[in-house]
Amino acid sequence: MSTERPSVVTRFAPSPTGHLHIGGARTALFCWALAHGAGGSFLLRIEDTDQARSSEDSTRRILSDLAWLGIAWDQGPNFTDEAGRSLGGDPFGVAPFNQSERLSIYNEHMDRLLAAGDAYHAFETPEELDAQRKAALAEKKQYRYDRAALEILAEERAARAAGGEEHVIRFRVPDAGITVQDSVLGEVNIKPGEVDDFIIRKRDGFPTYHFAVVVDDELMGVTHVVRGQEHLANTPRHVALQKALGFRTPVYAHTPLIFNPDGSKMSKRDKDKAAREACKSKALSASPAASISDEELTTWVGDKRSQLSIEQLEDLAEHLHIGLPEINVEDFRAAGYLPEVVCNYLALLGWSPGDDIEKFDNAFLAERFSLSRIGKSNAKFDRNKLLAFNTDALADMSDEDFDRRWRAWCEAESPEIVGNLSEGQFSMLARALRPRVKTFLDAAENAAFSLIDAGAIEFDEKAVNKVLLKNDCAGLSTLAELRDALGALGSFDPESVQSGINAFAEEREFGLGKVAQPLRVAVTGSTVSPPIDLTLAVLGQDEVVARIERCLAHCESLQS
RNA sequence: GGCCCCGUCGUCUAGUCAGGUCUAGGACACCGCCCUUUCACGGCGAUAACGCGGGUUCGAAUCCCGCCGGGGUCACCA
Repeated sequence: MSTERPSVVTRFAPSPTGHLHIGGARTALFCWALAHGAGGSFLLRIEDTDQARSSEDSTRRILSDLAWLGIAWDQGPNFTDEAGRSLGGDPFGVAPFNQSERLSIYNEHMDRLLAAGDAYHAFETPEELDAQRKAALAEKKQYRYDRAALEILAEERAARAAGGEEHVIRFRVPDAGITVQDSVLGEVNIKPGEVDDFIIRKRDGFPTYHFAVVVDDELMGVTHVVRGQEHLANTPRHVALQKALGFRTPVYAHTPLIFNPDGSKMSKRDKDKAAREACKSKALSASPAASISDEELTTWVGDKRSQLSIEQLEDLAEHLHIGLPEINVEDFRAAGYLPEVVCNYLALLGWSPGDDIEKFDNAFLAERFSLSRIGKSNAKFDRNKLLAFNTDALADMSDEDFDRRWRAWCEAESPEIVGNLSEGQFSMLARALRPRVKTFLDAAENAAFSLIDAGAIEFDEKAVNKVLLKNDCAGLSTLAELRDALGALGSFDPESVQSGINAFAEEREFGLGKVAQPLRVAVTGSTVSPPIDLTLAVLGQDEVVARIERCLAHCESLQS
């Protein structure tokens, strides 16, 4: 075990109370890039001091999402990613990385503060404090803890606490003003009296976030703290605590925030809203999803304040055939975005390398990243641009890579595709779809035509009319001839199909559209599909003939 | 409301620290044209911004002040 700590240590410290938010991912990415660009170390710490809300499942998901993004942590919980690479570990002997396992460490420093008179026991109940807060609000006064506990003699406070009386510990905030040096925002000055004596240890004996963060950052050798601007107001507290504890103050960098295009927060509520609107527009009377009762659905649709769980929303979305807005990293993963593209796009929100460079990978980011180039103003998340980047990345991929990665995605998200197609069919589909698809999910949706039985095709009546029935059923008779021509083909690979179609068109002096469109409608039900040669070749000769037969029969039944 | 932060095309941004080379550059979106067997891809082109008002200066997107606008935060959550 090396004792020499790196000169740059950054950390990402999520609380395992839910999913990895896309904004959190960007913070992690910046931390990672800063450390790696400087030859330092990136540390992952799990802030699970909220006993009620933390879960191991959440931790696991967060680790998995970070690994998927390619944001590898050098110190932290052990994890093996899908490629078999092992992440985490404790090369500098600073474990454990779960705050819930560090209670004795916190208490040791807590005691120092207590002994020095920089912290004190307080006995107000949450209800009492709440009442005080409300009273202050009613008088339009700013609420600050009134230090009532300090009226009690120090010995008595200690004795009551030692005697088992329920209490919290508060930090006695110095009366002086506090200056925060921020690498992004510059100097931020907080006047004396703005920060009140905040709680550093809760009734349950766990430290609050403020205390745990300060102790851990010191003990884990963290040199740079990069976090969202929502934490800016906390920083004076942390700086004051560091001073009282005799700790260094790390370099701070508060990044701008990420919002929806309309300026609202990107949150689970967006999913709620999208699903609720879909339900309303479909005027649902009964719940289509097993996880939601009819009553639950009715209440939820009618009351904007009520929320369903993410799992319920996803269940509902699946039945309604709608997409929910992506908020968490796993949403983007499920939606078929490439992790390197998500990172690239994220890096552009609030940071820029300059020189009109926009497309880059994480290695470039690490090399070029600097705190001074982080912007100050908040950004709006533009899915169009992300989508455009993803489309470009897919288009730049080799056929082999696309095939391999889309297959891996399908195995996780859309197993019926890999299950119902042969390897050869899948590869042909991949080749056909790659240039016209924006995400893996998009590809999966475009692959639908190849998965259903001939009997299950739903014909788009508009397409049938336009392509087959118009002009005295010209398209229909072409189709009948095509059935014979294609049925007679000796081999059915894309090249043979294409030359067969070309010959057919030439013979009749048709444009290719007059041939391809009737075929599209016949084999997919709609006018849209990949190039016709690949579309047909994926299906195979027998299936194509069967689908044409069925289409002819369908049209006949329409006419009689 | 108190405190704090921010303000360049619709959006992400370059340019601001060291004022002139900025008649403000790039990207995404939008619009138009071309390509085309559908849908896409692709190619070309166009529209589009320094929040407002005062200063300082020969000269301001860049410096100063005020205003307006947006955001964050005010938990025994993190």
